[in-house]
Amino acid sequence: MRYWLLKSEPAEFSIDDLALAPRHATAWFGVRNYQARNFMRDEMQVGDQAFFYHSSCTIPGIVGIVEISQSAYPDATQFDRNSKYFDPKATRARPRWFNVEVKLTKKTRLISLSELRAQNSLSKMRLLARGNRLSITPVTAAEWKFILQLMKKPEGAL
DNA sequence: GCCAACGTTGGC
DNA sequence: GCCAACGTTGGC
Repeated sequence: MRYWLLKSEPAEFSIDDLALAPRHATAWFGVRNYQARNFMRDEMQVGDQAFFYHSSCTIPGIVGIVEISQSAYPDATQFDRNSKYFDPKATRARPRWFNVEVKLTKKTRLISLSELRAQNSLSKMRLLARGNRLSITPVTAAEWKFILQLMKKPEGAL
């Protein structure tokens, strides 16, 4: 069982959108980065846990917990000419992009990026690494545990 | 809107 | 395979 962090722009798809989705589940489609794809295709397993992170918004940060509910299969939007995720180089025989499915476990209080950065225990977290832009990053068991504890504390002044 | 950092593309 | 040019991400 592994831990992850999944970024989404709330203007595109927010934690509330997930809460409103049928079965509180969705395909994590639209990932067009090879490293992130490889994490989904090669490493994610049903039952893995992930933080849901809001990016490119007023206060970026972790807003919930999800579980991987289905392992990777070809992302349908790569074949859809009307989708902004259409990839002319992808074919059904040789799909290029994959997605897992995630299911909402719970919404949490907002753990902002600045609050995460203020934690010495998280100084090595991949999300916080200089120049990191990956939309899917691994989270260590220690980091996961620490952030779960953080969530129990009241929302800080940061 | 700016811009640092990183990823991708394509000519050679 | 190199690398310049270009595109994207995402915090600020």
